Amino acid sequence: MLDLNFIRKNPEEVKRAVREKHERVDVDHLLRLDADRRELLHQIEVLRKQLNEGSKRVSELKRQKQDAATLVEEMRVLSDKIKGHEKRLDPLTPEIDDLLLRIPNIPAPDIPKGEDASGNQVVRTWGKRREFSFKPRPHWELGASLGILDLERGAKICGSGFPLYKGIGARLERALFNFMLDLHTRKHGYQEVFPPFLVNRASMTGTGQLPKMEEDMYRTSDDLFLVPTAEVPVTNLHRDEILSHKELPIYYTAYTACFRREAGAYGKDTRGIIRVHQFDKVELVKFVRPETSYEELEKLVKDAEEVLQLLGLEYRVLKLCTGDMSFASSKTYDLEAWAPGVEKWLEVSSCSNFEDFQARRINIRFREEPASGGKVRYVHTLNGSGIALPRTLIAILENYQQKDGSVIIPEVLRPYMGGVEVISQ
RNA sequence: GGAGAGGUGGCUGAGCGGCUGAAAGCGGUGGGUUGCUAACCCAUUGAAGGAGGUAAAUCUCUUUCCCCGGGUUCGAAUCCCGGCCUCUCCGCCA
Repeated sequence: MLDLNFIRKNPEEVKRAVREKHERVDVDHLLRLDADRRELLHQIEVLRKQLNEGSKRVSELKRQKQDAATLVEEMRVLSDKIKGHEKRLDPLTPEIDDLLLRIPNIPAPDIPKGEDASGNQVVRTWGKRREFSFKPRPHWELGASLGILDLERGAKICGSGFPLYKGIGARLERALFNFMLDLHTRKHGYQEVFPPFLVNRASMTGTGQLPKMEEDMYRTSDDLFLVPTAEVPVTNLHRDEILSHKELPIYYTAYTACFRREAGAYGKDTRGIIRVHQFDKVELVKFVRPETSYEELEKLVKDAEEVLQLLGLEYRVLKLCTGDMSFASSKTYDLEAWAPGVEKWLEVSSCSNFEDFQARRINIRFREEPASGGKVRYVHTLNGSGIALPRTLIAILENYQQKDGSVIIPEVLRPYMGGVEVISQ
């Protein structure tokens, strides 16, 4: 969330962000409630001061064995008065908090204006388009004929959108996330964590999935949520903590399965495994000093890009425009891999700097060096996919397919595949 | 799931309903001492909000916070109720 103080001072900027991100929050209403609340709070504080002083005098009188009955009676009246004020204050705070939670983060200055995905900017591309002497087939055909992807049986045991990988396909899935975790931990300096796949409501609110996206989440009868991304458990690792400046920056990487209902997304990319309800993903999460967060974002993107480079997959990097960015982000890059079978760019990673938007919700701060005053400040949080599997798997199958329907395994994955070089029937 | 114990500052850990935002120790920071290191000595060291003040900061005043939420009381870390979490034992179990 944004700093209420910032909203007071920059209401127009906040309203613009609300518009640009297609949100609906009444900022003026929020400011009115806030003014009311502060006025009431002030009155209560004045009264409470009187009460505290009075109570102290009662205590003194009693110690001197003097009669305090009149004063006690006075204090009782005062106490009731405070309670009356508090009754009026009570409903205000939750309402303000709720509004605050619904105000999106403000896009960074260099973010292109735009209504939707068409306004995104291509920042760079990597790799070259493969030439095929035949018409490349889509992954669902390859997967079925190779016996590595069984969507029918996945649907039987759970429902559509829950893919079943079999045999060498299952191994390929496992090889992919192991390869990615190794790369990020060994080469890029991330610490591996393996978090719970279920999280509570506070965690979901902390990273910004709630209250806005509740319909898209799977929820259990215990009011727990299946993680839509490892970002949620991993970012919440340090909730309500004050970190030492010595600990920063902190880099984590985590594999989790991810669960998304994608309510309202029906009819889009329904074939194959482009859009599914359960998928695997390796996530990168950073906690950094505010001054370094944009630099750290560039590094994070590079770390994700390297996965695609090592896999030999053609991709492009997009800078998202205001209308296509997520609620909590101030700057986002997407990575899209080319899939020749479906003839589409597929989003395999989304890397964002949230500045202190999440840190404020989750209350993650750090203490400055004594030389800088030892002040407590919010950290900046970042995360990005490093990277998401099903679409990467699609890109591999479709890019590395051969005329006879077999698929060559990218070299970097072979050590994870027991040396298998090609998947064939 | 059953029985018991407990949740206090960065950590360990005291705390009679008022003199406790909190003893003591550790840690951190500043300084001193010392061939170096270690040790020792002194001082200092929680957070959030509001009002005032300032060019800005230092600063002053004030409210709140001892897991969370209610309640009793003039007054709650301390008493009562509910919840959450942790630990120990028993049961069950991959």
